[in-house]
Amino acid sequence: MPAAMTAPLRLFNSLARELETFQPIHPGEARVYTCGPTVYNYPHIGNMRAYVFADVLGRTLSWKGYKLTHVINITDVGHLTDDADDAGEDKLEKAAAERAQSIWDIARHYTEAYWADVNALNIRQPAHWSVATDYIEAMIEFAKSIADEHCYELEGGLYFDVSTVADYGRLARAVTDEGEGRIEAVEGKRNAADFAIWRTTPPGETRQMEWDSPWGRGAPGWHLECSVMSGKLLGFPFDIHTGGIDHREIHHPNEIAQNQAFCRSDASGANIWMHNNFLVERSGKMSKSAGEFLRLQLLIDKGYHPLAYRLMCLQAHYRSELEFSWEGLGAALTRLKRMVMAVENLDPPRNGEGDHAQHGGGGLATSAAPEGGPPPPPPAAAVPLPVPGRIGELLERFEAAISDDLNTAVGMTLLEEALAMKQVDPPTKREAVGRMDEVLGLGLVSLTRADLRLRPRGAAITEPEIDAALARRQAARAAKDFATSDAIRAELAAQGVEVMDGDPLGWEWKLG
RNA sequence: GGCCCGAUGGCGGAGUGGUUACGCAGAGGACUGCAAAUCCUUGCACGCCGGUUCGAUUCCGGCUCGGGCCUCCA
Repeated sequence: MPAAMTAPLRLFNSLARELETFQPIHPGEARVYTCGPTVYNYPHIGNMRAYVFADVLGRTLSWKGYKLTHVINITDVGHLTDDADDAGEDKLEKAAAERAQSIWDIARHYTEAYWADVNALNIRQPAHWSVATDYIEAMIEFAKSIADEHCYELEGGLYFDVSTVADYGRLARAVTDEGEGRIEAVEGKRNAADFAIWRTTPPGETRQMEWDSPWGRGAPGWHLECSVMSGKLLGFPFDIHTGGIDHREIHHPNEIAQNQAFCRSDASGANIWMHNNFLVERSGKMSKSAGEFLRLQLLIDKGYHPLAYRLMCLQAHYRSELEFSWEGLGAALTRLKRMVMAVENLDPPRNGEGDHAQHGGGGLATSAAPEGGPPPPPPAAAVPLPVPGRIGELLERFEAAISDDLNTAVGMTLLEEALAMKQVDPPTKREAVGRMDEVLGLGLVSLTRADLRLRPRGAAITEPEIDAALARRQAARAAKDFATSDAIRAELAAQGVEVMDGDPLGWEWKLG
């Protein structure tokens, strides 16, 4: 009767702004909805933090034995009209997707870019990627069902009257009316916070994406899709709704209002609303237009393994702002390398090594599931690990940390502590580390040190050249010709290659 | 203008009413021809002013500074 997995899962609910114990609505199950990306641009690494967070939440629920049903939406309904001249960025991004010919192609292009990042970051596949345009009919039905009691029509479309639901804006703790916002109000709105359920296409215009509806030809409002898809796929009420902290202020309050109207209930539609904080840089929030666009691919191009970014996220609490810097990313990569090496050393000599090390390109080795594939395997019921004394205790502390609102920062230190333990045999350590990594998702048991050596895009020297230089250097060293060997080392250093004699890898790229 | 959040060592970042994680960097040591890599050891902090308390980095108030949202945005 091993008493494992006993720590109750405590999560921070934005609704009450306090920690609460997770109580599944359906015994043994966990149903989670995550607000996904709008696919009209590449995601930047700040966007991806939200999915790393949602992934850790999902992994934790699975780890604790809940049957997880996770839905992440893909917002492909855009506001990209033919005459989009307000942003300017849109045109750039359209150009970036050079092959794209229609708005649908653009959406596909960026959806695939997003999925590539998801895979590179070891984010597990959700049960469903719900694509907004697949649910237009359902959105219209939803809107119809609430139109009479909660909506009114204006020239621009169908609007939701927030005064028709109880306690609007409680999630945001916002004042519902006025507030002398900086944006000019839509003519005729009953309350400043009223929002569009359906936006009709202005007369004379045509959009690439538009549908017929009882309120005219047009497109669904930006908040409608999440209510519709979450309710449809998970059923109201479901357990947890996640998203970036910015959603706490408007998108989610609006979603809640819709849910209230649809369910004819004051309840929000989800028991727990969770929000991850932003990744920031000195200049403030991540910006897609200013300077370097921090895409995951940029990190890879510079030679930083994407999982170093995942680790960087895990070092901080999801509710804290996290500062991005290249130095910080380098620190995370160093930490990851050391962890991976320590885990590798737990194994007996690897068999058939040699096909692990691959670099460059988008084909990063990861242990993520194939994209777009079938739902993830349902988590096995939590199996207590039969680990002896000290390390078993460590595992309990790990569970306690993760159960305390997903404290991955502490979780990682415990994993490292396990690795450093003396007098624990390697297989036991390996098992414990693997168990912890099921939650952290760093892929520690399958990653190799060589996987982490990514060729920076700017590097000129080829690997055969490096090998040749290294061979010459070895010969010189054997002949005690240290002047020559040091000269070769200096040449390599000048080309961004660092020689490491005492390391099985032999050399490493120097990242800047 | 309205609402909200934060301020921890060189950097990042946990956490706590009383002995202040951890990572990276730094320092010392082991190893090395020398370096690097790796391993071991280690120095360094709780924005300011009050209050509560036997005791506050931790609780309360004020201040200063920084940030977020109010418009699509993780």
